[in-house]
Amino acid sequence: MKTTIKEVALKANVSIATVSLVLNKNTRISPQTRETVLKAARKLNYYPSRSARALVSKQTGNLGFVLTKDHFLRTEPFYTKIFLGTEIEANNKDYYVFLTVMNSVYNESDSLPRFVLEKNIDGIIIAGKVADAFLVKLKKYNIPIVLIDYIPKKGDYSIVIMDNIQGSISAVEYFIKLGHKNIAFIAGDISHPSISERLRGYKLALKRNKIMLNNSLILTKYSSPNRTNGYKAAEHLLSISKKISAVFCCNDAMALGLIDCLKDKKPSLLKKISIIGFDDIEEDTRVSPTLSTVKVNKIDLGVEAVKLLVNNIKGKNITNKKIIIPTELILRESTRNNGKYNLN
Amino acid sequence: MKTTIKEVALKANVSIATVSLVLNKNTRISPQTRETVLKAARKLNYYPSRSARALVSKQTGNLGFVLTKDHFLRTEPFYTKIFLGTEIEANNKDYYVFLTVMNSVYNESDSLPRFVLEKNIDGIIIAGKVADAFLVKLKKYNIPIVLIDYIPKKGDYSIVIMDNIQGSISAVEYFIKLGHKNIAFIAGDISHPSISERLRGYKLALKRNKIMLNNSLILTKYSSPNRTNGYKAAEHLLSISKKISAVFCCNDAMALGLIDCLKDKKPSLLKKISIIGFDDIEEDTRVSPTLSTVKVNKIDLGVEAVKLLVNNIKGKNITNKKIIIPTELILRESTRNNGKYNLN
DNA sequence: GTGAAAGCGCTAACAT
DNA sequence: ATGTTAGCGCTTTCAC
Repeated sequence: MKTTIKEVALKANVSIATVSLVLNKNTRISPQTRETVLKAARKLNYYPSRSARALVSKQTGNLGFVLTKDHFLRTEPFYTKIFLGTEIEANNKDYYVFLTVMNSVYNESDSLPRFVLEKNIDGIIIAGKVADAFLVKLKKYNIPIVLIDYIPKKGDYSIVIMDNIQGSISAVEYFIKLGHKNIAFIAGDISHPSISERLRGYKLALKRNKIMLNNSLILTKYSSPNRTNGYKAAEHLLSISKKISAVFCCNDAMALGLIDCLKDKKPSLLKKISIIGFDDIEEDTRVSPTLSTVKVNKIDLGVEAVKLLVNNIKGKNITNKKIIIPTELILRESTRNNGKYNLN
Repeated sequence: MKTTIKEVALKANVSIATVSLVLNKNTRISPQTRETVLKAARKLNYYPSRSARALVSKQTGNLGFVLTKDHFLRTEPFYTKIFLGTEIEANNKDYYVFLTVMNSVYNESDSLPRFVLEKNIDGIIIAGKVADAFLVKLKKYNIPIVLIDYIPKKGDYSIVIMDNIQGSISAVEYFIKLGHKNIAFIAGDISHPSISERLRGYKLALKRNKIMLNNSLILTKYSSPNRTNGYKAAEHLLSISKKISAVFCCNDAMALGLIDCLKDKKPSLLKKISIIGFDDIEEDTRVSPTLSTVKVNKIDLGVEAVKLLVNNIKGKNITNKKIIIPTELILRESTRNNGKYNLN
């Protein structure tokens, strides 16, 4: 049988109220009794009952974490790392996290996660792009929400995102520093806020450095920013016969596709042009040349989301807040070249 | 405010006891009152409070799912799919699942997952190989445990595993049916039960078909069964100048490494020898030749684990049970060849 | 077949 | 500074 507050009170020779007060860090208890109680609790291996606490406090102590199936099962463990971050911080803050996976497409008539219906959570974290209909439906439940890595077009939310713009600027400005002037940008799904911000960063960096924007060097017609589409984008770049000496890719997957294509079609070019991706995935260091990239600390995204969410739950920050996680430019072999050569 | 049982009772003109009885599917309530109560509950959007129920019933309604960090963050979403299965079945059985990730190395002095210490779960699922010290420590808590994809050397546990032996036999016998006689086996980490069972299946299939075992065709010295070690194993196979016309790999990762190596060293051989892997990972259909493999239904592993665990919790199956999930041989391009050619 | 009431372990208001 | 006590929402025993 589990130890209860009663037994602790008995052992410490105080009332159960005193034990409760001590455990909830109430200051009006004398340091002496505090110690006695704590010692008794430790000795009895006492952990307060979550259910009893929840029942009286109207707080479950649980957080919900929502992910689409696509995102959860992605080969690259991007979202799983974010989840790991939430787990770590939830532990610190004494919360539990329920992870739930929903279908990637959401219809108006689809139900909400069970923990929402049953009100078995105090707040909810949603990572990655989800259907707007889902968010609208969810909002009615008046549960604190924090979004990670996605900014919906409509509605006001607490959000944790990475610094896509600054990350892109640092990549493109590094190219410029190396001497590159003809820098291409390849992307997929430009409707995704993160991707469009990376394009914005690319443009800003060029502008800031007084380099004329050349729209024919910007390829964003691909639906999904994956390796196959990176390959296709590279084929296109090779075909347009422009001077291109560097390519900034909206993510590492596309950059890897680009490298695949050059290996197949013009291996000599790999020593001549420079490439930077975005994300810092494992494959970056296995491919040859190893891929320079803009690194995102995924754990931090999760950690900050929990901090923000718990603040919202506790009512500290009623207004919605946007937290931006900084990125870091990681230089590897794919940026050894200085702009003297180009794709033609 | 959340609807309570009181309000439902009021609306249905019955006592709260009756509502409770109806909700717990007690049969001594008349069908009429049953209907009235259910209708009232539906109308009021009533969901029983988990905390109140847990408090009185001494059951949290939660399950714990433990994974090492290595397993959780693996590029191939093997364990995440298993988790998905547990989520699905937990939903059916009205349980919630806490996913927790622990360090891959476990020291005696390391603590147990918080949900164990706080007794905030009714049962626990552990997927993949974990430290024995961890299991020993956990057993003391007398929580029902189900292991997935791992059989500890010591101790008695409820276990859900895939049919490694039958899967391996079907692969090797398919080779034999094609006309292959010189079939190599490559593996890593033979100390892992799953891997050693696959070796056993390989040996059994040969024996059954009266093919002499040739130990020089069995390569198991590699630590981890990954792509790089598959490449190394292939290099070794190429060097030993034996007649080898088919290779059974302990998993798809090593098989992919084998294909990588052949592509680099002797591309012509890819059309001549046959290869079968194990797992059915996504990359199998992207590589050329597409890889034949023994498919494992990961979702099922999770589903069956929850079924078994819930039975254990409810006290239906006191004895520990071993559930074996069948595998399926998936034939693709890598098994088009008939044993006429070999690595030399 | 249904209801009254005790009590699960805890928090918090109030009393001392 | 510490104790008494009501009550959170539910299940379950016992009465009717």
